[in-house]
Amino acid sequence: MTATETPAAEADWLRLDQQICFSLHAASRAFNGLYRVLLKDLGLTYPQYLVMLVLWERGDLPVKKLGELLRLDSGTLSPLVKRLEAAGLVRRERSARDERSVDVRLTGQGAALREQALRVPRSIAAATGFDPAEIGELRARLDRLTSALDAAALEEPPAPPDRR
Amino acid sequence: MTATETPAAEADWLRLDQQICFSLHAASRAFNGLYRVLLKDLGLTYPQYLVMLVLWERGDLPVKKLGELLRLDSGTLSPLVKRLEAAGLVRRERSARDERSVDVRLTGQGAALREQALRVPRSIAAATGFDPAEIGELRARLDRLTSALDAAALEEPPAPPDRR
DNA sequence: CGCAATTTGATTGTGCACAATTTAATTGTG
DNA sequence: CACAATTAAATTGTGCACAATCAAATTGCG
Repeated sequence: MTATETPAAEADWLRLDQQICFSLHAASRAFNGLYRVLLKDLGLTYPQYLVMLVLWERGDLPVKKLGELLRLDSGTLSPLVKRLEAAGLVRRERSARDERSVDVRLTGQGAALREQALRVPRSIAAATGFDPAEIGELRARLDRLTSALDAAALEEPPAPPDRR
Repeated sequence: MTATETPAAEADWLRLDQQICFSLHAASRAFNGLYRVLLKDLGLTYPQYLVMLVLWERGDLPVKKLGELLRLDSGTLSPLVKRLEAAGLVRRERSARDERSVDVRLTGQGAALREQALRVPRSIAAATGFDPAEIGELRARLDRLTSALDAAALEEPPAPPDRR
């Protein structure tokens, strides 16, 4: 008892090459590396590119809304948006209606950058070597995975049931 | 020519919800969030956990080898391993044969932590809601994606086709 | 041997992720 | 109206990713 039991089967659980997380982490970094290359000409990092995508698609938005759409908090967005502002791509303006809110507005230069960005998704799609159907399927599976993981993260720490 | 052609179709290329990168980025962060919860008791971050996995599986290794297996460079590994050392889980020792090399060796405490870590992969697997076959399939697809992206990142930058 | 090239880590600097805290504006309630 | 609660950003602090640079040890070659 409390023996070192079933060494083979147990070890399998911890094998690096069997863990989905590692494949996913690696794929995420590989994407990041390719985006780094493709976005270099645009002067954007990958998260900055995501912010620009949202602004191009939906127009000017408050920081709060950007955070909801991209699932980023103010600790990440505040400095990121300031860098975009320093690059001349956006302006930050306090909302007139609600002084707590900061609207992020595309500048002419920021809006113009969209033209150059159009080639990026095509390059990415080509680089994956996946056809559109396969990409769609993978995306659906990943989204399902994300939902399941988010739900689990909320249920897992319920731990401290005794307070007061 | 050089027209702004087909506005609708073009916009689709930049739609956030169609980009595989966003799903993957989100899934990666969702994994990270769940690991953060599960590893809290072990006092490990997710990348630190990956390093421990490798050490548990393959025994003591030089930093160089750790970096190859996990695809992390010294800028990431040096401080990370120092934190593991500060936590008492590993020791860093200059190799006697090659003074340039630093061997990372598990301490008794580090080796003992493996017992507690065994439950982590099981919790993760359960949280995904995927059965083993589906996980394997997804993993294979992600690994293929990573290879394709890495290859593309190497080929992409020579780009400037019109120069001179 | 002697010195250039290579290899291994460490360091520095920038940027992102996220938790925790803080500040200011707004809203709700008595 | 006054004040507590809530909300939106910003700030602070820790840790990871990665590029670039540096230092020390090793290797290889003439």
